[in-house]
Amino acid sequence: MNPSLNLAFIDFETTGFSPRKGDRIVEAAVITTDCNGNILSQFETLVNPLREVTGTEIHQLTAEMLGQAPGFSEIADDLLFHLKDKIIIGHNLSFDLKFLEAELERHYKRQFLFQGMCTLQLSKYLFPTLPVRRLEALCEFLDVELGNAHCAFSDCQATVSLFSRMLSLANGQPDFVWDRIIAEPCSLDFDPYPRGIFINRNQALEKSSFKKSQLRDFIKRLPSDPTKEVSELQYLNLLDEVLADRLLTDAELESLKDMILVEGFAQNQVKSIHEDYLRKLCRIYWIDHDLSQAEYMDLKVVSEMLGIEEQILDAIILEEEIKSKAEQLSDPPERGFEMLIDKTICFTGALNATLNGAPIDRSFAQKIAIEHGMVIKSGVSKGLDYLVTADPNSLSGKSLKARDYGIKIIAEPVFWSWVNFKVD
DNA sequence: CCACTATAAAATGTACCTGG
DNA sequence: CCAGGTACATTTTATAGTGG
Repeated sequence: MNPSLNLAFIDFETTGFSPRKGDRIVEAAVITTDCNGNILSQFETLVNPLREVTGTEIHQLTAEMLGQAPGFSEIADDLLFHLKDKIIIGHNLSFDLKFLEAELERHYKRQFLFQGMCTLQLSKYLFPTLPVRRLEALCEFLDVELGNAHCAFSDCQATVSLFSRMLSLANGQPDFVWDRIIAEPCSLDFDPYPRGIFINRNQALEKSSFKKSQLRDFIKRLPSDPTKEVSELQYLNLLDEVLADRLLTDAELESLKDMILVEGFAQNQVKSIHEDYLRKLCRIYWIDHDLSQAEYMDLKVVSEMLGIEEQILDAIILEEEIKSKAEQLSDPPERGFEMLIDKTICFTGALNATLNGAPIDRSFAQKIAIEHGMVIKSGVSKGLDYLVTADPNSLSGKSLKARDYGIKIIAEPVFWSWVNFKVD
């Protein structure tokens, strides 16, 4: 190999297999080295796909994490900056190039065509009889360490070592034909201008947990002595409204803080109102003397959003269980749903709920909504009353549009409780 | 779930042999 | 020549493995 050439190892995590079908990159990593394997630069970031996140079971990335990441447009130049004039290398490279080309075409509105060297291909020439040659297996075979499989940067690092191992093996094999795998370096007719806007997995997780702790930290700083008797009702209503989508935006957080300050709540007053709110929700869930998995998960979500400790949540659940058992003889109060009649509603994403172990499909949920007098809409338009999301952080087109229009977004468990329907 | 590669298996094609 | 059998060659189809 030409010793003056540098190498760029790439790996992407994506929402699926097919960029033509609309799948997009969710994580990118590039490591550049000289021809001796000395590392020149490392690059790693999450990428907001600006669409529904799928493949989470593979790459472990959620809409919550990706929602804070830059879009591909913001990292395109950085990516190209690292690739320019280098020989691109990847495992099953055609997959990554397909996505790279599709994303670049979408951003720069012109065609891109890359080539490079594929470590999967290389392994076929070096070890023709190897039955399994996916990245994991190859790493095992060549004794290369693979940190977090399906984390772009880890996979990329592994590919670097893998390539260097295979390179020395190929060099010790005098009849090896390089012509079959050698590739031209990546040529570009412009100079990419790196912007340096990245966020990796840990940063995304830290940012999420910081956001979640904001309300709790605010409460901690409140005065401990109440200045006056306060009316809780207004605040409870605001809580109900703000928590309906099970997502606390910065604006919503500010509106809660505002009311707390304006009303002059003390620390323990806010705490007790929050616990009251949780208790009321808990009571609703215990009406049928049973707390389903979905209901319990929802209580956990709400208590986390309100900054309520886990022990307190558990205590509230226990108290309400005892109360609900004590009222066993009286009929559960029939909750009215007049407020739902003639309201338009739309669903987005695959529902999480199951019924007797079987996943509930959207048409079933729609049927339930219709039985309660609601009107189903297939898409989001200006007049829509409610959008139900399985994932509050959803980046789906419908969710983005609804947020844009200021339409009320309702989390799935809230919908089930509205229609008084029990899921697992 | 897509697109591509490599190999395996099944189907079809060709050539030749056979007896009458 | 023909019907049927055998052996091997070529083509088509199926299956599996790779990337998220």
